[in-house]
Amino acid sequence: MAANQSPERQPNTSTLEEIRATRLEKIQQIKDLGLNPFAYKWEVTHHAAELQEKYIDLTNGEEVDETVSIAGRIIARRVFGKLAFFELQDETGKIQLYLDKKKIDSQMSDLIGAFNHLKKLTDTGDILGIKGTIKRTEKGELSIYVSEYAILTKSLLPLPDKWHGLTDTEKRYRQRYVDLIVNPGVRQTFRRRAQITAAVRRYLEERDFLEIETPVLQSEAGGADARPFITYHNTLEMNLYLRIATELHLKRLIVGGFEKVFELGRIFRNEGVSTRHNPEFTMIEVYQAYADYFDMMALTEDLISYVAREVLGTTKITYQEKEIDLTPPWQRATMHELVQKATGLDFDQFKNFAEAKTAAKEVGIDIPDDCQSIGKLLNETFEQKVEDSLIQPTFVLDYPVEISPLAKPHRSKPGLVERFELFIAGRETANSFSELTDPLDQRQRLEAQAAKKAAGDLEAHDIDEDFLAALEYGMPPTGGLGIGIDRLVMLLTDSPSIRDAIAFPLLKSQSTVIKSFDYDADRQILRVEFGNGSVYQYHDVPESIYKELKEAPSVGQYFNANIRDKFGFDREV
RNA sequence: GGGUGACUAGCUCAACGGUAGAGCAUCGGACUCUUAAUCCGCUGGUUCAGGGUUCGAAUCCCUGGUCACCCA
Repeated sequence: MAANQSPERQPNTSTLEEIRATRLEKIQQIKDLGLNPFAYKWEVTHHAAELQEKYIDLTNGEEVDETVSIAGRIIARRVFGKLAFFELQDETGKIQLYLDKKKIDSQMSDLIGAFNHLKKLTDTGDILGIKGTIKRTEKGELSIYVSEYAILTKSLLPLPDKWHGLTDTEKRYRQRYVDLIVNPGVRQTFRRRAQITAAVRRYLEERDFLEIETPVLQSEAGGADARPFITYHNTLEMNLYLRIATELHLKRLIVGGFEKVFELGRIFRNEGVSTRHNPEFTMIEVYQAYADYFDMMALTEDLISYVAREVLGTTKITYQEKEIDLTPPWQRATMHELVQKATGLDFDQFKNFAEAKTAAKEVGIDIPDDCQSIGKLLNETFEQKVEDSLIQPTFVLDYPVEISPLAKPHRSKPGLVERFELFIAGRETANSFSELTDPLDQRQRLEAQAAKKAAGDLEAHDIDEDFLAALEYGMPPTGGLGIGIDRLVMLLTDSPSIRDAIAFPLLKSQSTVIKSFDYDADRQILRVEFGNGSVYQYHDVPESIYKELKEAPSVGQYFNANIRDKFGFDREV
């Protein structure tokens, strides 16, 4: 006869589903005790870091009769029979809880078995409110000698391994909240990012710059060479672009009579993604009337070194194992000089493009098809041979006019404009010009851009007539400056990828499973329902495609290869 | 856009083409000074997806997905 399976046999509790079910059961038990597993409030009097600092001199075994109240997440549990140690993490840091059965049961006499409930009903990840006194344990760990606790929020999902943590980069970016819980350095990065933007604003406000917000939605993108995102306004029935720069609007404000303006905000460029590029990123643009690009150089080095001192307390930093000294003054060199030094080519000597091209090829420059002028070739040579080597902060001066449609012609060097870019750690970090104020010259240059757009250049844009009208009313001589805030944050937080400096970087959505599909043969509409609940209608789909989809061994794969991106569609749900 | 690599339990990682494993976490038990607690015990898998080769595939091949790095 069949004896029962071994009586010790225990149910499966290891899968994510079972862990969650166990915790849901604990939630019910907490409710059955008359407590709320998702509480409303906890009066916090202290934070972990503050207590660690205040009691740094407390000797082992010593207690202090100061009552404190704190709250935070349980990140480690070490439970004994009638004693337990928890580690609690709040925004500032960690502190140990010393949980003594006798003390808790006597102080919380309203809740019978308070200590045992704490032992049985809490998990790492739960958020706890704690009242107690201060005690440094005999082994030397500063602790809160707990007299009262409350489960403020019961966590349903397990935290990553307490020792190895979360290292999977994809998961770190996709579930940044988990990354923040278990990797304290990540919290530090974003705290520092906030300090950096605050310091930038403080610096400019102290010098009477006004931050004025300009539109994100624009009927024509402009102010930079970049592909824009396109969106649609339903009731106005018009396409709109997300801004690719704030330049043209901030200059309108200078025309209007403001002398010092800036905007620190989000810019959107419909371009690829890399360790240095995120499609939405943060840039500050600063405009100062009656100033030129030399004034902007002084402003740039003063601003960035100020921010470094405010945030890091020093201008000598380490980025990815490279020592970088941000102490002004910074090196200044023209693009010509740097290219000549690196390659031996003197671009002033070339009589025509063909000659320059031959010389550039000889030093190993790859020349792309759209590089058809001496100026562009100079820039190409600079990017290929010089850029990466500019580790210490370097102002690169005097760019070719072809690649700088909004900058004023150089006051003494024909063919060049008064423009600089700042390079730090081999990366373009700022860009600035003496702004072009001549409306006639500006019109010519924008017309050339519009012609490129008409010829199919997706990064070029139509003429912003209203901007030209503003210039015709007269803009004072103006220095303009743009600084990539994400790259500055990378530099000052020693982040190797822009994704480490952006809390929620853009990632591809993980492919969704196709739940079902059907086909309307008369209208040639293929209707697809996805696992996430959305429904799309694909137009003009031949019946043969539908039949092949039906018979394909893998529906998802056939869909990706032959339907997605191949047919127009509307979103139904 | 091109190349290289990764993808296995909640987390971190193993597994010659031959029975999918370990540590941590979970679950049960013991324990009043731990801090990667310890000890005893029970569990836990659509090996990214689909197809192919094979007696047999986590492993080999093809297609696709996502991520990382490099290049353009």
